[in-house]
Amino acid sequence: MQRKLKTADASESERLQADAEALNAVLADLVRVYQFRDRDRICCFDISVTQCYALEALAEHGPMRSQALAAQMLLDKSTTTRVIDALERKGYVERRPDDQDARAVSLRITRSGRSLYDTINRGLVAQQAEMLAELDPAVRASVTDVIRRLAKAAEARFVSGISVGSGASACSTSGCS
Amino acid sequence: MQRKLKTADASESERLQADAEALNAVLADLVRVYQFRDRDRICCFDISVTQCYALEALAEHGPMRSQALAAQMLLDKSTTTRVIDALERKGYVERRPDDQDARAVSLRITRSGRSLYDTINRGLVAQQAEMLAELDPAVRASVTDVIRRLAKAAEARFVSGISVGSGASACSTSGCS
DNA sequence: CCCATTTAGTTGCTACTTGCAATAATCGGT
DNA sequence: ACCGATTATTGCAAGTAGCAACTAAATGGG
Repeated sequence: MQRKLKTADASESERLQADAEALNAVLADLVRVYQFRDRDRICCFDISVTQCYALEALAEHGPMRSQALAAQMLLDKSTTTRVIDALERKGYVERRPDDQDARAVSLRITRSGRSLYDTINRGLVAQQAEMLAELDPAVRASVTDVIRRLAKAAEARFVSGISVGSGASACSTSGCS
Repeated sequence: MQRKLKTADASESERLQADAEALNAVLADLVRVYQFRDRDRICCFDISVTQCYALEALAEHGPMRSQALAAQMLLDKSTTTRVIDALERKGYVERRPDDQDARAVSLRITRSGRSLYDTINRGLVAQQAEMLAELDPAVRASVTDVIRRLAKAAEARFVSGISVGSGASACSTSGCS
């Protein structure tokens, strides 16, 4: 780690490598902890994390078809069907026949669903606000931006791999060294 | 969102709220995508994501007992046992009797396990380096730091809730509104 | 020194989540 | 009107996780 630097270039390259290692470790932690945090917060209500993601997608992007929701959530269409089944049973989402296409269903969040989503989201946002409050405003602004870029980059890299072929087990199709 | 600001204070508070919402949305995305990215990259090898986390913990923190590993991974001890079972079967981890306590096992990563972990990690780090390369060096430094703080804050909040009581379904014990 | 209690890890069982394959209904072009 | 493609659902199987019950070992009080 603490090697003597020969040239400015080598130093730069080494620093990048070190930064990447640090970022990777920290991100792994963050992702793991957030999975648990989400599960912990969401399980207090009567839906699972995946169901909450679906609710979020429908709340933020408006009504969509099952297929679009599956793509949004990076899930198989069959899994999506079942997620919707659960949400419909609980009255948070409704299926209605699509106007254009009789095969398709139009999924939309119900009033009750939106209310639940808002409640859950308020709690999560409040937590973030608490943490952000301690940060320098200038840093705050860039954080969101950078994280967005990380997410976008990772998504682009990931989605390009699966494209049409549903799930994620299609390892060969993804850019997996 | 775009409300007129009355005072500097109100503006500040509103901005915090907006930042928190943005951060929350972006983080949710990031976490979701990274889950898939990890699964996608790791599944190319013969271990699952959870198994890889266990390998990471043993690689980074050295030998530990099953109990400590469970705490580290926020998993139930029974789940941890099975994760180790799988890794031991594949030759990436070995159980040996603990010197101090005959009930306990000392888990340590094998040479082959470390080699696998290094391979997987190299790929992930390379991906991060690619993304970091595009960023301003000053921003780069703060990103890791901020993400670390977010992870720590979330972890502190989360862990305080479960403390001794194993899993995460103990909703009442966690600070869950 | 012995027994009750606690602790470390394992196993049985169950529930949930997810993906793949097969299926039914429908669309669209020829 | 027919045939291939597309939309969603269902059957099935595998993986993952937690709780509870259990075994073995340590610890503490009498």
